[in-house]
Amino acid sequence: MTNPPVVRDKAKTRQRILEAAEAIARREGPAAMSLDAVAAAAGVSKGGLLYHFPGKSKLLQAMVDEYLSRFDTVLEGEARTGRPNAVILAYIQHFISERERNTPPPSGLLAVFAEDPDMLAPVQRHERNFLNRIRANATDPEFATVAFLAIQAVRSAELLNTQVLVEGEITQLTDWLTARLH
Amino acid sequence: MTNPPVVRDKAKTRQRILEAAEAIARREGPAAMSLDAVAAAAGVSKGGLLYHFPGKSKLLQAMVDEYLSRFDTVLEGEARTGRPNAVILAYIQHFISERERNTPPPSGLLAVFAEDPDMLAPVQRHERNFLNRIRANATDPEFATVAFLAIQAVRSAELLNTQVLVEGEITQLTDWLTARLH
DNA sequence: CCAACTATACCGTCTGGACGGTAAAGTCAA
DNA sequence: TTGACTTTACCGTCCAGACGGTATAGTTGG
Repeated sequence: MTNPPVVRDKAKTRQRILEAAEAIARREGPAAMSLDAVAAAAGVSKGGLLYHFPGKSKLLQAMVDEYLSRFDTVLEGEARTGRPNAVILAYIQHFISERERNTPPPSGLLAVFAEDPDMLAPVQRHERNFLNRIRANATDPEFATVAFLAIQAVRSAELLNTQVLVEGEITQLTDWLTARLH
Repeated sequence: MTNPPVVRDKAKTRQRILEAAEAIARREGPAAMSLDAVAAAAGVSKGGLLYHFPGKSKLLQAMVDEYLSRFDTVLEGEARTGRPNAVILAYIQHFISERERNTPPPSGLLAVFAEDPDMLAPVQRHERNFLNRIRANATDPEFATVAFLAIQAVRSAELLNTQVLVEGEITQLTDWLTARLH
C-alpha cells in the first residue's frame, strides 16, 4: 500500500505553528502557550517546532512581525486617495471588515507581552506613526484622534476578553464616527 | 530617633504582597510573577506568602478584587450630583487625577488574564455597568460612549506599554472631551 | 498563649532547550 | 540514468531547572 505523500513545505508549517500558537493564547490564555502545547496543536513535534523557531523568543518575535506586516499590508492601498479623513476612515472600514470576517484578535501579542513587555516597542512605534498619518490627513485632528482611540479601545477590550459593547453598539459606534467624518 | 516599630499587621503585609506582585508584573512582565519572586519582593518568605494566599489563584483573585473595589471607591461620591454628564465627567476627572499622581497601571490584571482569561469576567461586568450609568446620565449617549472608550484606550495602551500619546496630547484629549461635555 | 510569621526541606510536574537521528528531496558528476 | 552526496524538514528522547504547592519545626511581638 502507498502512504499519502508527506508534503513538506517550510512556509506552510511555519504558518501553521504561528496560528496554533495564537489559538492557544486566545483560548487558554497566554500562560498556556508553551512550546509543547504549540507543537502539539500545530501537529508537529517539539523538535520540529524548534527547527522553525530556535528558541521561544524567536517564536514571539515572529508573532510580532506577523502582526505588524499584516497591519501594513491591509492599510497600504486603502488610504491613498489623499482626500480629507481618508486615513481614519480607512482604519474604521478595516475594523468593520475585520469584524464581519470574524477575524480573531491578535492574542499572540499578549503572550509576547507576558514574557517580555519590551518586545512590543515596535508595535508602539508603528501605531504612533499611523496616528500621525491619521492626524496629518484629518480635517479635525482632535476628533480623528478620538475616533482612533475609540476603535482601539474596542479592539483592546476584545483582546482582554472584557468587551463592554455588544455587536449592535459597535455598529452604532462606527456609524456615528463615520457620519461625523464626512 | 525611634525606629519605626516592626508592626506585624496582617492587612498591611497582605497589601505589601499585592503591591509587590503588581510591581513585578509591571516591570518584568506577567510571566515573571512567580510565587517565589513575589515573596522575595514583598520581603516575605514563600511560606508567609502562602499563609496569606493559599494558592496562586487566590492571589490573582485578590488582585481582581482589589482593582474592582478601588474602581468603586473612587467613583462613589463623585458622580452623585445627578447633573447631566456628571458620570462621564467624573470618570475623566478621575483619570486626570490618577495621571497627576503617577498611579501605576493595574498590571496585575494582565497577570490574571495570562493565567486564566475567564477571571476577568467580573471586570467586564463592572465596566459594562459603569458604561450604562454613563449613558443613562449623558446628554449625548453616543458622544459619552466615545469619550469613555477614548479614555479606556489610553489606559489600555499604558497597561500594554504601547502608549501612543505623549503627556501633552493626553491633556489635550481630556480638555477636548471635557469642553464638549458642558 | 496566640497570631503572624520565618526557614528549610521536599515533591511531582512542567518548561525551554539541547541533541542525535532519519527519511525524503534536491544536486551533480560520470 | 544512476549512484554518491548534501540539504531540508522534521522526530523522539533526555535533561536541568523552575514552578506551584505541602509539610513541619522554629521565632517573635503583643
